Amino acid sequence: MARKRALPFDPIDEASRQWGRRWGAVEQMRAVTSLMRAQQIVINELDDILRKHGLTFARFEALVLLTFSRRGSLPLGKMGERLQVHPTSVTSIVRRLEAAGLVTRTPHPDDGRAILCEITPAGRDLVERATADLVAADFAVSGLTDEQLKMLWTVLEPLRHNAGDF
Amino acid sequence: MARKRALPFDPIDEASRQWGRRWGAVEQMRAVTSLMRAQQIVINELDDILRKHGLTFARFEALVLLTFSRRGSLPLGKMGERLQVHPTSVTSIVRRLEAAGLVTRTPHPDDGRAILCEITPAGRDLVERATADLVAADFAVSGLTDEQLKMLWTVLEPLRHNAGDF
DNA sequence: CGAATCTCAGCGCAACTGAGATCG
DNA sequence: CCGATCTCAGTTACGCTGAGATTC
Repeated sequence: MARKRALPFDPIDEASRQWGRRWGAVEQMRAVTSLMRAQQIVINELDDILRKHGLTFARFEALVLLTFSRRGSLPLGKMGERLQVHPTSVTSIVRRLEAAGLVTRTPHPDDGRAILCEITPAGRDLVERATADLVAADFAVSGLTDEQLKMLWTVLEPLRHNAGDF
Repeated sequence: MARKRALPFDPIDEASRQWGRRWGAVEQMRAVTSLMRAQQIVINELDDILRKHGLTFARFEALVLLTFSRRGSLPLGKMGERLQVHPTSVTSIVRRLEAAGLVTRTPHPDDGRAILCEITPAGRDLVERATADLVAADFAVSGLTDEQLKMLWTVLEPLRHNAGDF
């Protein structure tokens, strides 16, 4: 385990001061750097929780997506679209889920090219247990108020929209 | 390059609706998922820009850190603290920077255990050029106003603080 | 035929573990 | 001797490219 040494100051705030002396876009730099660091903190905590269930966040998201689908199954391509991951990454994620008995892979009945990924009862059980843990941990953002959480989503929404997510 | 297919709806907003029917912590889930996705979008754009200079964002950050240091040099351990990366990752990052002629490695004069990493003139040149590109691209967050950028930083600051960063 | 779907091999990068050398 | 600093070997993981098989 990597030791975490707390610094006596905010490294990003300090960097932004130095940055401003030489270059522009200070607010952008500070926001982006703190976005990077915050994501790192959150995903590490989430993965710590999910590791106990043999999952990563990416695999957990895939399972949840299947849980939300009408029939509990989706073609791999659709999963890639929704999760915004590369086709070969979908193959990899689904292969690992299948190896753990959480999903099955069957040929698509109406399209010989496609593969249907279906969540198993064991998969549904695991999602429930893992989700309970995540919810109990407030998704690693227990330090934020509901208002702050809404602000975060509100600010990031146009960013995702501009990137062409939807 | 992975094709980006735009969805006719916001996948995260849609997921949060379904999520609310079964589980709790809806605001947390929505904020965290959008944080993940936003980070992915931003780092991909930054790495696209930096790749033209033979850099990744991690290596760019290391160079900037050296630029901000008094003597243009720091022990590897200090770099790891500031950048919040694992000691072996520092070794890896610095080795790549050294191979590109952007930094040099010399024994620490006062501590035989430590290695000083010093930025070269070529390194300083490259930082200037890469930074100009990043600033010109508004750090991949040109869609956000200064007010939104400040909000983003303000909201994430306590999250980083609680995680023990500083 | 072109386009779509999925898989595989392989590359680059990053994070980490465990071990070890060196030095304070 | 203990602890700090760094390196190396090896593992795991992810995201991508390029190529190919299959099907629409």
